[in-house]
Amino acid sequence: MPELPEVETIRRGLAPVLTGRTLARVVLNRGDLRFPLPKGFAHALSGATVTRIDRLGKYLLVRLEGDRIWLIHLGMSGRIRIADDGDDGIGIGVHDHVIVTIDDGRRLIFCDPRRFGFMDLFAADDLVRHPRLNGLGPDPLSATFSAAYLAGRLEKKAAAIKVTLMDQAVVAGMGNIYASESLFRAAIAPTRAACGLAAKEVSRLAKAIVAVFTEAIDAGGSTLRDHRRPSGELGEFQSRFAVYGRAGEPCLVCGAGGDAGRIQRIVQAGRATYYCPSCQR
DNA sequence: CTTTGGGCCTGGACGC
DNA sequence: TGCGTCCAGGCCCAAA
Repeated sequence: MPELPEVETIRRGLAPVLTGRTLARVVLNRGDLRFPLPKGFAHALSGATVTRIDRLGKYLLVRLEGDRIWLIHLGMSGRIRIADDGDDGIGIGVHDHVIVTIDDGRRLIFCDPRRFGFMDLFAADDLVRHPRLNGLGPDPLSATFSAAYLAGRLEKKAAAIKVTLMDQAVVAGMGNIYASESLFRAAIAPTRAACGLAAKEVSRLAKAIVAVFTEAIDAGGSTLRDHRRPSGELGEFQSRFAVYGRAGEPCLVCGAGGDAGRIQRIVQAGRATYYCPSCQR
């Protein structure tokens, strides 16, 4: 479900709730999400104190005292909510797979109907070797991401730029929505070969990615289906999509009238892509 | 090596 | 209302 901006929104919501607190009790309502939880997961997590929460692409890294990391990926439908002490009005649903009671009485509830999400718990030293993380490209909101970096990665890729952008080894955190939005912002057609972009276009694209992600985070992420912040608040960015989900509608930039300025939906690598054939070349 | 397509799951929207 | 079909924000893995 969530792409980088939604995961970052969740990180920001979670950090003040968890930092410095101890995870008093961990209850698993099933032993597997997408993958089996590591052996002894609940026991090892209980009693741990949270020192910091980081994010890498779409991954949450909950850092624990004793140099361990609780890794969380939300998959497509994962949600985290915080229930206040004594607040059982929300109840525990059938898809609330992991429930962590915090030492202040609140509870962190991980809900994931489709179970594409997963968790892990490992020593911080193993971070760089972790099979899910060691192939990740730079996070676009970190200093390691730049136009020069992107140019270096794209020049070897014959695949379409939109498909390439979604490769987590190229841009960690990019997903289907923001790939379309970034390309629109950069005025580049999603079907272009990645290696065929001019330096100027790559530079525009790198800027567009950072800008779109930054604006989406400022808006609290996008609320499609059921993404929401841990507090329950909804994100707003979906109302600012320029192309995603707008097939047939007039382009916000050029679509004052006529067919040229209508948003098109195509399928690339099995995923929907939205773009303006007139603005994006 | 790279690239593509199917699979994993469930729920919601839509058409009849 | 009920049923079937299609679609969905991600990722892995097998096959070509």
